[in-house]
Amino acid sequence: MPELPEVETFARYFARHALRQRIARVRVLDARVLGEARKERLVRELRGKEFTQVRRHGKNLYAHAGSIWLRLHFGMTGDLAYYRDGDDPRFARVIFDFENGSHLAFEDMRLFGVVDLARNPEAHGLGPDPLDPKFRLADFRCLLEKRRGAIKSLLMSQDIIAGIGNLYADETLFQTSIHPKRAVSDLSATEVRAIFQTMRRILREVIRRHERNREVPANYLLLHREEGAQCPRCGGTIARTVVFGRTTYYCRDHQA
DNA sequence: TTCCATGTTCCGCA
DNA sequence: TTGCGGAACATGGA
Repeated sequence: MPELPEVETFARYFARHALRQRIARVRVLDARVLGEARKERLVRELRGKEFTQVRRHGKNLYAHAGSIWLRLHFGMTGDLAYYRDGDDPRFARVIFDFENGSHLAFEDMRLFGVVDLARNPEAHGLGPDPLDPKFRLADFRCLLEKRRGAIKSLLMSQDIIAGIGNLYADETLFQTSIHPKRAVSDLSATEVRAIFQTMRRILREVIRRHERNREVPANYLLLHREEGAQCPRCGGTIARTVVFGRTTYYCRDHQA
């Protein structure tokens, strides 16, 4: 689930449910998800405080409480659950109990996620967020300029651009008819613009769909990630390969 | 039983 | 210096 659009959806969910309630207790059920901040510090910094503000940068969610920011990274299988009654979720790793009796659980089956504290929400070491209004085509061109290697690798490099993962990198290249292994240096100015615009359109569209609880459009590659499947755009054949260490799907017939 | 999985990091090699 | 392949991490589902 968690690439940029999913984390944005988590951020809105967090903001909708968990702001301005006093944190009565912080329960760390599995300390393996903790980052730098140990359990004692996490509890000390957050107990008795309220979350007042939520932000997102790339795949990181930040929630302000007291004088610190809680940072959540959802790894491969992270999720949030806000609930009032009933049992804690099966894969809950950290749970915030609020004074009004409700709970917010950070769930993560595979434990690749991170719960940590940060002085500020300026994610260090990360590139710009593609949906940041200050991030323009000229900035994107600048990022590509001194780079070599495959375009898909670049899109997935969080230190270059933060938020695109395996699925949305594939989707962006699928919709711009560009082969994932094409060298960055080989792309035309028109193709670079197409990638920039298409990537942002896809991210916004998926966020919008998540909000309305709807599936992504049927002609997205996302729903056809299977070797030998029929391409929903040109009727060609979906192929599978590996780029940047990740399983990559693309249309053998219309991506060049 | 075997393979695969939306992420990140670290190591070795070119 | 840059980039890439591979492995590791942990666990469940097909």
